[in-house]
Amino acid sequence: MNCFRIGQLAFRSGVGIQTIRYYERRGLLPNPLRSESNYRLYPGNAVGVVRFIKQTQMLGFSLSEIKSLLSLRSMENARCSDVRKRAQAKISQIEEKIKQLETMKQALARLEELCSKGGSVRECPILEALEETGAVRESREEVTA
Amino acid sequence: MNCFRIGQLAFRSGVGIQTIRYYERRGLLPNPLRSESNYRLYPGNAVGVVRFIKQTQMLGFSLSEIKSLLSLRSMENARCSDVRKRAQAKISQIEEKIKQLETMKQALARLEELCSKGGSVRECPILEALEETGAVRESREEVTA
DNA sequence: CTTGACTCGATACTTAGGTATAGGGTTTAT
DNA sequence: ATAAACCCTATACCTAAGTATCGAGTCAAG
Repeated sequence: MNCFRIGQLAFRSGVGIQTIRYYERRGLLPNPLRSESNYRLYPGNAVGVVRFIKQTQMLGFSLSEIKSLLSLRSMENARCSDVRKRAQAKISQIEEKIKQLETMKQALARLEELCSKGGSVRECPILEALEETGAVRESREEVTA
Repeated sequence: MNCFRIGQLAFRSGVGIQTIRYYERRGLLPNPLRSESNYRLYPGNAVGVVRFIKQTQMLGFSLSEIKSLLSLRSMENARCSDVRKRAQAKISQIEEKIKQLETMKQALARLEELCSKGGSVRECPILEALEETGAVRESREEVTA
């Protein structure tokens, strides 16, 4: 059978058993089939889903964001235009993150370069670089004399 | 004076006052100067630091990771080769995140495309795409018959 | 037919990252 | 000179995301 019980699923996806049950309660994993003795039975692809959750979490998304991401999977229930809108929103969110990461990366690269040249660095190149490119953005600026 | 008190710093950087003090306790912000009456006094650039912390957090870094990132700023105390190594490590970490985000983005774009074509999608293009490109990575695979 | 590994639901505990409150001093506008 | 608005430390509380424990049922191997 290509069906896992919860222990196998947890092991294969690198999380704890409790975590799987927790994701189920949170609605990130669908209620699985049950065996006669009420054991959860997962199909093979469940492993991918759990790993996806973990990966996506590392990228700064919360479980509820991930839930909404996962809900884009089956479009059958929703109006298609709605799915598109949500997908687009997620895409720009992701693009924003990428841009910020690129900026940080460049700043670090510059730091490294400066460092290997043995130059004494006056001020922080990381923050400077981020400020230049606007990654460290104004949030509630207020004009002060 | 180009010196803020804690309320101004909090306001300008878009966080609560408690959060500033919390960052200080956690060692993310240096102990600031104090006024006669023991009020914290921050230089203008403190705003950038706090915003940096917030931004970086949104990208999936923990406060301790951010602390170590920030500690790269002043290289005077550390051996330069050490700073370089750590910068490089952070850079590859960031590159990894970027790659995963790119993958997610492409998957979402594909989903959107499929959707606008009105095609009925059998299975989840997000997970599929991620599996193809290895973003959903093996963690503790174990061979099962 | 029992022992060890697995599972169940329910409940409680933990850690990270804040957020709120209490009880007190300070500064400033009126 | 006094009320409003700010700051101090210390402590308690909160949410998200798990993690651990309890008492009980299940199942495969010896």
